[in-house]
Amino acid sequence: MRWEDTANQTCSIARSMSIFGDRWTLLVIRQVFMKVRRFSEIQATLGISKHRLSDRLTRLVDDGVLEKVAYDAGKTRFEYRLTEKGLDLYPILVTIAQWGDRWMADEDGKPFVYKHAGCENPADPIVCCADCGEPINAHNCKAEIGPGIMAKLTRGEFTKEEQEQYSVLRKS
Amino acid sequence: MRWEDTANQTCSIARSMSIFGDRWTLLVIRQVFMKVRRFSEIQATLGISKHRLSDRLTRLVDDGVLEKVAYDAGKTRFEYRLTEKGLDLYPILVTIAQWGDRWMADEDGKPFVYKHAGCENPADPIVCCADCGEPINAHNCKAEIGPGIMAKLTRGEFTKEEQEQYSVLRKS
DNA sequence: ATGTTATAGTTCCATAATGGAACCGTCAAA
DNA sequence: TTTGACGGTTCCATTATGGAACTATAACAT
Repeated sequence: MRWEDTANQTCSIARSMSIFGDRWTLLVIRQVFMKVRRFSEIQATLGISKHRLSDRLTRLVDDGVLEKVAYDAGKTRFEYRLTEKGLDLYPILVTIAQWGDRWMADEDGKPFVYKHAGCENPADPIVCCADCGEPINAHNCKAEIGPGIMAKLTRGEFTKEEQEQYSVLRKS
Repeated sequence: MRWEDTANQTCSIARSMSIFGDRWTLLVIRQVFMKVRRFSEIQATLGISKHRLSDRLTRLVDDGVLEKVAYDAGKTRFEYRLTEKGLDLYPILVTIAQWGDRWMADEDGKPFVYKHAGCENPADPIVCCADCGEPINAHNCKAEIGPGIMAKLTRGEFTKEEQEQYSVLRKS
């Protein structure tokens, strides 16, 4: 499968991967969250090549995750700011950081701690059900085929791989 | 910066990216969560090349995310199962799916809905503080330098890029 | 007004990662 | 004993990436 096809998959995870499914994009976004917003700063702090960074920033702007804002009078210098779509990636970053803290850490402890407004203690982020408030994990939660898949199944719009996918799922 | 160096960064997000910072790995893991556990099934449902899949599965086993279990008497056929480390990726997948549902969806609606034990309604996953229960988002939460960074700063163990990184952060 | 530096890139080329087809070895059923 | 399924590996062409060198504009310094 070609890279561009990923964006057209039905699966929301696959679609998301078409945005940040590479080694740099989430790190660039992390930098912008950390207020490292300028090309040269992002480049120096990440060690990404300029070429790659230029390409990634352009894509993120095209995809509506960042916007490019001139910060000088001459309008030749820009910084990148998170759009609403970009800001909404925060829970993903926090959840990944949490997993990394737990499973990839060394003996020095967590590199960052998270503090949020209105709570004394460092935040320990967990994913919960908005409805009942219970924590969600692999043992108590299950994905079920929803309207998005149903509609396309009915209209017969799936690729060979997606047909395989959903026939495998229905067996279980 | 070389790819292998990413795994040795201090940042938990960078370290996590060394595991699943590419276009396929999270999709492979998603399949295993969906009980698509065998080489040929994963390959047929994802459309990844066999070569790539073989490489990704080997890495995930090396990294302790999956384990390879023989399912025939002759021990020549295997399936891949999530370890505890792998199972703990569930909140990440759910959070990414949620973002994709919100920002990458088409008019057919969510491809999957999540149901969890003990709640009638489809789960709408949100990231909350385990301590106070409040939702965590970009507006109410902030990363602060923690013990992991402090220890390495004191010992002077950072690469050029990481020094840049943390000097930029301390300015803000 | 002239040279220097900082920013934000682009161009070019060598190297690394990926996709796709073909091939291989083991086992199980026909 | 042959056939097919499974779980790969090998090989080669294509694509993505890293790194160095170069460019264009504006601000700053002399």
